[in-house]
Amino acid sequence: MDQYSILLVDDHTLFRQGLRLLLENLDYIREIHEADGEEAFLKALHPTPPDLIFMDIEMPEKDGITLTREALNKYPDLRVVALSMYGDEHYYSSMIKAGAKGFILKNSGITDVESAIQQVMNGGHYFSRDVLNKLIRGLSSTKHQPTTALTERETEVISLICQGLSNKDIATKLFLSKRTIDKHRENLLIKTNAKNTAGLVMYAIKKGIVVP
Amino acid sequence: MDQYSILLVDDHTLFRQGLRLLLENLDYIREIHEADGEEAFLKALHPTPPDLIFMDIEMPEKDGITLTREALNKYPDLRVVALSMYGDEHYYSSMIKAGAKGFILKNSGITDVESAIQQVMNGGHYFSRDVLNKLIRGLSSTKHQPTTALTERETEVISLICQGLSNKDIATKLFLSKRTIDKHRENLLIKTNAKNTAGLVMYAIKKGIVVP
DNA sequence: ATGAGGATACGTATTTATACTTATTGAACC
DNA sequence: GGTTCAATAAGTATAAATACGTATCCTCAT
Repeated sequence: MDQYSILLVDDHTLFRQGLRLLLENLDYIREIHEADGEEAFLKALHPTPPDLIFMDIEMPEKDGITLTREALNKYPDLRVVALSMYGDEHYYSSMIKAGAKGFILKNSGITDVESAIQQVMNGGHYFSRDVLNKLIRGLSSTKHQPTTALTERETEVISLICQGLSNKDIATKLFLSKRTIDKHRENLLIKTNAKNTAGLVMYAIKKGIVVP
Repeated sequence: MDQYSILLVDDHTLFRQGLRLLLENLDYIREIHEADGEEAFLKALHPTPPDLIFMDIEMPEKDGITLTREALNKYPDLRVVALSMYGDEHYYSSMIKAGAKGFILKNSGITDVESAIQQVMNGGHYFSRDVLNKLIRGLSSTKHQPTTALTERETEVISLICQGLSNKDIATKLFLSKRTIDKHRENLLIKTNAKNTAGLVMYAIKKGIVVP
């Protein structure tokens, strides 16, 4: 069996050291490096990138999501597995979008860690059942209390805005006056608490009114 | 045990009838209604909404995602379980964001359907393992081939645009001239092939440069 | 050392968006 | 029958974004 080099990225020294001890007992781990933040992390990528990275999500200077995204931009073949604690649910989908190939909870057992290593090193993914369920909750909860206070027309207009149409375009498309669309847009800004077009688009995507 | 009323929304008559037969054998189902499209669906909601709705994702006139979203706007307490075929992976997250409480594959067995009914009727969620895994693939695949041809500065600027900052704001924040940001924005429009701010925001989200 | 490309910056002109205000119509609800 | 509210429309004014052109400085790679 191949032997892998692992990089642990976490600002908590104790946690890193504990995980290192656990990993050292596995015969398919060749070497283990550690990083406590962005600087050490970038350094650790340099001569030869590790085969697998365990990345904490919450870190003081720069969060694990941003680090992952930026690292994958430079080294698209990196394999990153996220380490999460209860309470990080909000970040699950962002972390996956950032390119994480796996996701384990910090209070998992070593068997979960082993499964993640095997799966991901074989080109697969590993997401613990807990994480998957929470991810779903996260996706579906993000929007369903304030069930879009938008009217049908407003929904239609914001959707067309997201498609890049100007007010004039929208007016033409809907056979309305441009001033009417101006008004709808104004009301949308107020209702969504957005500052400008960018805010409207972000809102529409968050609420699932449009799909990216 | 309570008895539930079910509504099947699917444009395929044969599938509806088959599922109806399967459901009729369950003693906790009181009545089963069918709808083959938007009109029938809206009618079926009216006097008394059903306890549970099975909703096809792909339908000719209006897709199941939009129907679900619109229906939940009017009746926030509806319970919708999505019916999906292989190939619908792309829509999974949209469907969940639209408010579906569960998700089963059309080639699941009746036991999956029963599990979904029990879970969802007890206020929970039901997502088959297959669906969960595909959802993850969907989330993580959306972005990682064309690793943003944007420069670092451009990435920074587009990110701030998404946060609702105007060019003047961005200039102040980055200690640059507003005209420089104007130029960056112009270059961004060209590179991303966007027409305006809305297009830039959509691009940034698609590419994972920012998270909704 | 020469060239390519990123980052910076300015000028000018036009188009869009944003802000604040007012008004009419029709449908839904008591 | 009166009220509420979505949808429609307009006036006026300012701010922001978009379009097109030009130019300098710096770094990196050939």
